[in-house]
Amino acid sequence: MEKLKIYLVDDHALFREGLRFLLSNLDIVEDIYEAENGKQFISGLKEKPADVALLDIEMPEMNGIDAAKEALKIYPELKIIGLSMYSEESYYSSMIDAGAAGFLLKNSSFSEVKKAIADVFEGKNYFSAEILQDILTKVVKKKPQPETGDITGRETEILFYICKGLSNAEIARKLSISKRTVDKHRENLLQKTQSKNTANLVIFAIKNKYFEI
Amino acid sequence: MEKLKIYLVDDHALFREGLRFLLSNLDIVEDIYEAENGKQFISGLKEKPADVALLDIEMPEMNGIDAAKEALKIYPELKIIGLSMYSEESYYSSMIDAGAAGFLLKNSSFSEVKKAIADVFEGKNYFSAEILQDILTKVVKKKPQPETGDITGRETEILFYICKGLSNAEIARKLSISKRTVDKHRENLLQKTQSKNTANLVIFAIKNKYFEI
DNA sequence: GCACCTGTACGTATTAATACGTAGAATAAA
DNA sequence: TTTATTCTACGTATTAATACGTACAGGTGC
Repeated sequence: MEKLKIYLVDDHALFREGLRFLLSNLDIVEDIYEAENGKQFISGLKEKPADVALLDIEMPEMNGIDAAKEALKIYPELKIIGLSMYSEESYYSSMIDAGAAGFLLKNSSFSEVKKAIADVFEGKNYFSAEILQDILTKVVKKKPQPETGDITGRETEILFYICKGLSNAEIARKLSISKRTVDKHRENLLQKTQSKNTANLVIFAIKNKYFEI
Repeated sequence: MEKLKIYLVDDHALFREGLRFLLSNLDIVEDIYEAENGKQFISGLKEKPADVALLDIEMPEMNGIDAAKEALKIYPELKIIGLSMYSEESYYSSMIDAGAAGFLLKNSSFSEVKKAIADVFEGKNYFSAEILQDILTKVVKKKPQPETGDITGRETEILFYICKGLSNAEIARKLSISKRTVDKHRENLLQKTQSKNTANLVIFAIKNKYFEI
């Protein structure tokens, strides 16, 4: 297995020290660098390119989220693991948005940290169980599957093209039917979905899975 | 701990037998019922109300997804765990939509089955690791965070109301500005987002998080 | 001070969408 | 077979959106 260069970014020296000690005993680790905030980390990367970075969220100067974005802009190959005390949705989701490959809580066991580092280095994602549970609950809960109001097959088709941004005339051409017919279908759709206009209709379509973003 | 009544629904008798044997040795299990397809399961529930049901997806007569929907309509308290050979997205996502509390692959270990049953009975969700990984990848991948094209504060505001379905005139009234001004903002938005019409604009807004569904 | 951006505002013209209608043919359901 | 639904098509009128302009006040940064 290839050896790893790891960057530890946290404003608590003691935390870095502890983690450095634990990691340094592993034979897959080649080198460990440290920074105490995002700014230091970004500038340090030039001299010390790393494979994996453990990034705390709460830090002075530049927080972990901005640091992750910044770092990935310059080093897209870098694998970032977010760290935080709590499984706050706003934290880890921002970190995911920023491009992090994993997320750990600070109360994780060291074996979990090892696994996370190994996983993200292989290109996989690693998220601690609490966060997985959290994400999952949201994914599962987010499916109310509202009533369709009996939208017919043809209407579904029309609705799809409306969402794609085609005008009625374009849809008519595409389906080889009259524009007036499309007008009518659209009118019926507005009525059935209780929409006032195209914007409402698009939102309805997405909510009810007639259209995938 | 309360004792459990479990329903096994699978068209392979051998599979049911095996699982029945393993489960019957547990002291948390009170009773085990069987059905070989969705129809049998639904009608059987009247006589044999269960706490947890293990439902295969691929079955003759009535598949697991329809059976889950049907069963939960009549017995909302029932906890359903989907079963399938493969971690097919269309399978487990339909099962989640149908209201299943968990999902297992058929190559799961028995300890995983036990954990899944215990978890869903407690009201939690349980999904096997492959499926979690799958879901996660989708959640993570789905965040390209495309370029905004420098949308100003006012434009953001206008965009929001457009997504809500307000007409330009309504937006103008709401913001106490001229309709013409709103027209202009909308025009600029179309240009900046390279949208052709309202539908495109709404899709853009959602993709780029200017509007939450 | 000057350049630049943003938000504001207005004019004009064309195209698209919305809102009322009606109605026949094909198809599915009863 | 009768009934209901869906898809199709057309007419007319009004409102909304799109596309081209121009222009100026207020704030920011150089």
